[in-house]
Amino acid sequence: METEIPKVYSPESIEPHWARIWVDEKLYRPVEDASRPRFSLVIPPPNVTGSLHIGHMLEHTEIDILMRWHRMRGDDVLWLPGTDHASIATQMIVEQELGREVLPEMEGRSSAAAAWRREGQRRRLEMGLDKFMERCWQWKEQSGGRIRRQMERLGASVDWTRERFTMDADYSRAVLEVFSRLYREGLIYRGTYIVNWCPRCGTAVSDLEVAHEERPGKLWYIRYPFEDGSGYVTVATTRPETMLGDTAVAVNPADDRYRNAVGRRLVLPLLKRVIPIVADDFVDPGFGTGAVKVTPAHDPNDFGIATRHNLEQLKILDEKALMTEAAGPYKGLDRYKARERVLDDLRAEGLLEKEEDYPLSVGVCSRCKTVVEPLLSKQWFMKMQPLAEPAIRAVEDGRIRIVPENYRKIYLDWMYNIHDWCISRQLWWGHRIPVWTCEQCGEEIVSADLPKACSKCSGSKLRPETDVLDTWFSSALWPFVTLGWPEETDDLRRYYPTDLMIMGFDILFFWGARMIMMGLKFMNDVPFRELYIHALVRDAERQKMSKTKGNVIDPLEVTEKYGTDAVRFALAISAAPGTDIAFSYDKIESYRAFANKIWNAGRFILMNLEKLGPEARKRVAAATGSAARDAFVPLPTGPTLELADRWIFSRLATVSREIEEALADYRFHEASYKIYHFFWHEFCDWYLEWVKPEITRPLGPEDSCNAWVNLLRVFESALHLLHPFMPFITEELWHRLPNRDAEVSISRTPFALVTAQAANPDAEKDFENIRTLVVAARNAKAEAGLQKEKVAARAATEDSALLNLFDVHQETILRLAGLESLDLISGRLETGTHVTAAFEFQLLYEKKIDLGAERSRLGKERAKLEQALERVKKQLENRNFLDRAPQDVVQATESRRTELESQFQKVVESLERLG
RNA sequence: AGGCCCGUAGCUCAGUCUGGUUAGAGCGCUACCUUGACACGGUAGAGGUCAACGGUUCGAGUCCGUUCGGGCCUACCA
Repeated sequence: METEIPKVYSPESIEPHWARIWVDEKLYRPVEDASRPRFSLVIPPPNVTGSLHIGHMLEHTEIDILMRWHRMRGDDVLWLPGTDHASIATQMIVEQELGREVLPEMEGRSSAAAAWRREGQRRRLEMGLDKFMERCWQWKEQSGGRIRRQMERLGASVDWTRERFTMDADYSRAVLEVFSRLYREGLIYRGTYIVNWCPRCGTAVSDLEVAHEERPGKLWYIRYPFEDGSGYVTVATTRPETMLGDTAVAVNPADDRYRNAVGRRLVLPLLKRVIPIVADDFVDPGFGTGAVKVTPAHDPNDFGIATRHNLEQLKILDEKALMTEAAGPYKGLDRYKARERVLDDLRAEGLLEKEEDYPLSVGVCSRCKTVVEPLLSKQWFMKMQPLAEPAIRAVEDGRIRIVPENYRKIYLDWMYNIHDWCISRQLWWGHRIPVWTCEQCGEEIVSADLPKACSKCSGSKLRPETDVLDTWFSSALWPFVTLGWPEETDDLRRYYPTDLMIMGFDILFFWGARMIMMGLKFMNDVPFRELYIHALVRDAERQKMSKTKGNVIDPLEVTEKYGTDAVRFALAISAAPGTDIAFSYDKIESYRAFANKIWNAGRFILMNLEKLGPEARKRVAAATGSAARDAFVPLPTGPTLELADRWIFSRLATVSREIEEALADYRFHEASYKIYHFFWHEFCDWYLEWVKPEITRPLGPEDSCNAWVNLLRVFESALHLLHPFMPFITEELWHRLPNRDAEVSISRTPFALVTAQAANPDAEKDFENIRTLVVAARNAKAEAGLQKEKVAARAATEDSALLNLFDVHQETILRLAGLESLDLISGRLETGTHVTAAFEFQLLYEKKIDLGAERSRLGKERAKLEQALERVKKQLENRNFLDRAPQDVVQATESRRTELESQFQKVVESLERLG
């Protein structure tokens, strides 16, 4: 053991060391022991788009706390790591990189990202599929490596031997297998429908990938003349340019205003196309004029109307959001330019009746913020209702528990109203849809493997599908494919269903819901038994963190500055379920201080242990034993110390239980607060101070070393409780304790070393009485301005047991309170400076007592007590309370009254004596 | 258009599910202390009509309703 332990804890010299060892020793592989309870979790795979952010760190901290806790309880724990190929997000980044290479001069400009991406898209097309994929793989290697290094540095106790990636060869094979099975069952189909199309990304996206933004807009009223020239119908629209694609006008069949209009024909302004008026229930007579222009190719509702009425679908916008041939003279115009021109022309023809301000919510691409275009397009879809039903039941009947509970309702609401899922993407990076079309007979061949010939006509010219799958299609399979599906592996048998999933709310539908559906579909069982939704980490101003705002926190940067343990602890103690976290450096600093406190407590103990000399040290080490063999109960140490030992072991028993209860319910903030408070304000502030004389004294050959044994066992127990929260510092200190040579890691030892048997209410009560006396004395000294001096004092009580307690521990009391002497008096004092329910306390000193100050303090206390007493009395006089409140509450209130009354009485008397 | 969350000390938040001591913590603030673990420390203290109003109850920060203020989500509202 080093003799020099630095005074200030420096995590940077310790954390990387242990991080390395934990990985090299493959410490966190599951034990694969069937006799043990199992606890498995697959990581929410981070996207290989860059590096981990502080939100990941929170997620990994929460998971790691639970994993380390379960492991220390002796469970067979699997935490499976891995990453997601993140099809669209990664492709965007790689394109951006390609652009950056040739346009370095844009660096730093606000428009850089968009310009790089445009250029990158051009370069992608130029280099072709194979070269581009190569670039993506390069990027994936870089980013994946970075993520792995970050996780190692954060101490995530994952099993790296089971690391997976959603585009690993066997994973991809499984994805295609799932596709073909769903296709064969008719749950995947191809069709031409309205989809959300992002003109900038050049692909369809799902409903979930569209963000809604409230923007000021206008409602334009346009006149559509009747074909026979007998007037017109006015329609209201927010998108006048789409009128070029109108193939009807619809009204509600019950709308009297248009009763006679239905079936008649209108002339579409500008293009002069003749279109019918149809009646459809969808139309709300109360909105606008009650007449709706119908643009089947560019609006999902209109598409529905068109299907019902067999209307023509006219595509007037193309995939770049430019007007098509069908738009006649407007061909080639951008959609917004076209809007202006259409409005101008309508005005010129006198057909624009009026315009009104109208706020509207526009859908934008969640990736690039471009306004998405509802577009008629041939895409692949997944039928969701049949898959959703079992997934709804699994949550309703409790096979999956969602925490916090309000997310359960949100999940169910979404699932009840689920729509089919557009799963094809016009991208390159991702899983190719396993479909081939025979160029000879047009047959569609779906197969997980590359087909050699057409299954119908044996033709060999097969054209492969070029679309890839939505990235969430493969993520949905994560819990079972990572464990080996479709093979029936041991891992799959043993670790599926997983026990827990932890994720942010933002991906509950994207990922959570779809995993549940796919798990039930392909494994016939839920993918996880519990789903915990964690909080969002915001910046100090509660803003969402984003690159564009420049308020993102890099986990590596803060951990390097403050230490991983401090950041982990700050996150954990802020993580109240259902509440977002405001990230602040102040907070992290205060938990760095906590790490330093732990370090110095350890330093103090180890330093004094060192001072004992080799012989005594050996004796202490042998007697301390190890948690694996010995029950951790307080050993006898003689009357003055025994109380402290019995008290701290009792507290340890309670705190262990409370931490476990909190963790079982994902109350990370509560669990971390309990151990924080215990370590600092009980173990350090009171226990260590109490036993200090004993352990700073040389230990003779004949002396009992029980005090040392108790101290080491308490300290060790505390390190165990702390370990899931602060793995590095606890590992380091634990290894410096005696008898640790043969053991690899604290993470492989039991969590709670002190069991419930150590609970000792009597010791806790005695300790509280002494603490109260010490605090009263310190308080009195501070008030008298005598902090520096040793002062004589006296205490009085009628309780002889208490008097005896104070007497036995007199030495400790004098030392902790800074008193010179303490006279113990049976009975009452003529004036009691400090009055508690149990005793009176008074300083004896030369200086004149400041009667005014004393009177005012006692007066304040009297008022406080009076108020409390008043309330209690009123309650006890209330018949209803006595009749209706539970007996134990009534009893507690009664004894409280007695206590308050006696205290009040004493304060009053003291005041009277003061005159 | 529906739904959810938040409003508690100067600041950041626990506590509300499961109603019952004199409502807690961290930071900040005040006073004192460099006492051989720790000044990233110690000791003592100041600071809150728990957003407002109404209701239920013997009893409300906690349950119910309404209002105000802030945030978020879902949605095929022309």
